[in-house]
Amino acid sequence: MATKTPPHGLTIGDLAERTGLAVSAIRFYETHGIVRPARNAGGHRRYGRADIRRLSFAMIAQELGFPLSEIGARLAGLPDHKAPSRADWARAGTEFRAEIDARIERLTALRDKLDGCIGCGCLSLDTCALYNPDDRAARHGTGPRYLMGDSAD
Amino acid sequence: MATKTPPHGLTIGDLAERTGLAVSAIRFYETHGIVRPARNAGGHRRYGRADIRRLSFAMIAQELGFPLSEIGARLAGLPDHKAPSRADWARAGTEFRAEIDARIERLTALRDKLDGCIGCGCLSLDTCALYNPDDRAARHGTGPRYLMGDSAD
DNA sequence: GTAATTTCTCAAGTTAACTTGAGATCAAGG
DNA sequence: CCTTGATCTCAAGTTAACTTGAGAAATTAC
Repeated sequence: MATKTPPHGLTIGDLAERTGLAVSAIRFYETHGIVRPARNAGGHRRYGRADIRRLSFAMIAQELGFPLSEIGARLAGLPDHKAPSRADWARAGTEFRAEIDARIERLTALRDKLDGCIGCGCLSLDTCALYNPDDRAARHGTGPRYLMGDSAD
Repeated sequence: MATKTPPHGLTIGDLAERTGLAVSAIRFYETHGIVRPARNAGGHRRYGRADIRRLSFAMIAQELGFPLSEIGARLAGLPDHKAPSRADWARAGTEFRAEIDARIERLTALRDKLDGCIGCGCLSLDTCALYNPDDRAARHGTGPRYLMGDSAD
């Protein structure tokens, strides 16, 4: 029973193998507070089982478009060293469900509009309702978007 | 009917106002071939009505996660100076519809899995089917992902 | 007990999508 | 004609999310 949960925890390599993430990525995630491993005598990171969950959670959240900073903030609410309770995870998951629902709705609406637009062949801001200003609030993409809806001057 | 389509075309400022994009962004999009304006005697860009559509198209495509390079490539198939035919736009739109459908499916599947996982409170790669390897192929996000599924060595 | 791995830290590079700034020129109004 | 205001070009900065590289110390393997 020594192999089930190594008494000294998992190495970063172990974690990388189990999650599919690159070692460098895991270290990077640490800078965002997504994991917060202990250190052994030699200064090497030691992870617990709960960290696998944290990383899985982060990966899913990422695919949903959440920035790492926000993911880290959410995970910050969970207990650090002790494994978070079932209820903790459930709550986080429920919030995600809401996000997913919202996205599905947005996409469905977009699809319906697009259907109409394919019929008329317009696809223009002037003549088409496809791209209304309200939808634009949904900040996606990478770079700076300072001027998009930030300054009204 | 002289005001309907200015004989000399729209300025970049006009276009910015009509699309909501920043002037700098429109210039940037040009480097990706999304618009390809003519120049007047003084070297200033002059756009046609079709360019508004091109930009609208690009904005929508962006929200769907397409990189500008691909958007530019797709738009490259459309006639440059002449307004593209209704059929041209319809074809492009149809491809988008497929993408949207695929996304909705992906999200729906994710939601269903998440529902199950909230119940069990696991959210772990080991014990949970939520995050299966096939789904990971869906490259999202910005930075380099060289090692994620690129090199099998 | 030495060689081969793995890990450590820290700095710097990379991609995407833009923005900001500088210095110069064009265009339009009075 | 002269003064704003819009544009032009080109270089450099920015954010997000990582990767790559260098040099050094810790672990593991034989």
